[in-house]
Amino acid sequence: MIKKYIENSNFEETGFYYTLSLISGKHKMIILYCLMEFEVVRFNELKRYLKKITDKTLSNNLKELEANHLIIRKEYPQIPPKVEYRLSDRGRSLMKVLDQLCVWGENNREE
Amino acid sequence: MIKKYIENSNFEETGFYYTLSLISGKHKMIILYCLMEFEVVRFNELKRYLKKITDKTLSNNLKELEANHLIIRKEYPQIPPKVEYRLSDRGRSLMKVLDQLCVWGENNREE
DNA sequence: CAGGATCCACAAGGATACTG
DNA sequence: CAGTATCCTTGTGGATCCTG
Repeated sequence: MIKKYIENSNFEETGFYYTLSLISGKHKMIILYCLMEFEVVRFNELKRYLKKITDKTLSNNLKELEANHLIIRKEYPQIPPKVEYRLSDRGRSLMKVLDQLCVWGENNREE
Repeated sequence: MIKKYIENSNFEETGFYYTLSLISGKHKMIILYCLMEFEVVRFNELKRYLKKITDKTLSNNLKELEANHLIIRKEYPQIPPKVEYRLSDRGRSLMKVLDQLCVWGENNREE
C-alpha cells in the first residue's frame, strides 16, 4: 500500500509523512511530552521546561500544534494574561503511538 | 519515566529523541520505505524513486543510515560499479514501529 | 504574563561539474 | 554506475526589543 505512493512519487501523501509533519521542528515533541506529563501547563512554565527556546519559537510551535488540533489553548481574559495549554484527545492518541518510538529507542540505542 | 528527562532538560537523551534522530532529514524515510518494499535496491534506482534528490544528498543519507546500522551496503568491485542497499534486521524492526505512525496518520488525517 | 515584530545565523539540501 | 567536490539557496529557529 505504500508501494503505489513511492511509484507515483507521492510520498508526501502517505499517512506516515502526514504524521511526521505534525511533529516537525525541534521542540514540538518536547512540548507534547510536557503536556502529557503535567496535563495543564502555562506559557512561561513550558518555557522553563524547554530551557533554551525563545518566545517566538514557542509561540509558533504552540500555534501549529493548536491548528493541528493536537493541543487545546484556553485563554483567561484577565490582567495579567493567563493561558493554559493541554493535550486534546487527538493529541493523546498520537502520543500513544509516539511512545512506541520511545520504547524502540530505549531498546535499540547503540553503544 | 519521561518526566525526569524533562525536568533535567535532557530530552535529547530520551529513546524517542534518539529514534527520531535516526530518521531525521527529508529523505531517509522514503529510502527506508523503498528498501522495505523492493528489498534490494541500487543507487540510481533509489534516485529514480526519490525523483528530485541530488547525488550528494542521497549519498549522504545512505552513509548516515549505514552508520546507524539501519541499512546494509554491498559493493561489487567491478567496472562499471555496482552497489546494492538493503534493510538490516535493525532497520526492519524500526520499520515495524514507524508503520504504526503511518497507520495513525491514515486514520487521523484531517479534512 | 503571554506573546508580536524584526533582524539574523547557520546547517540541510540543491545545482552543477567532474571521476575511478 | 556510483559517487565526490564546490558553490549557492533557503527555511528554521535564535537574539533582541516591544506591548496590551
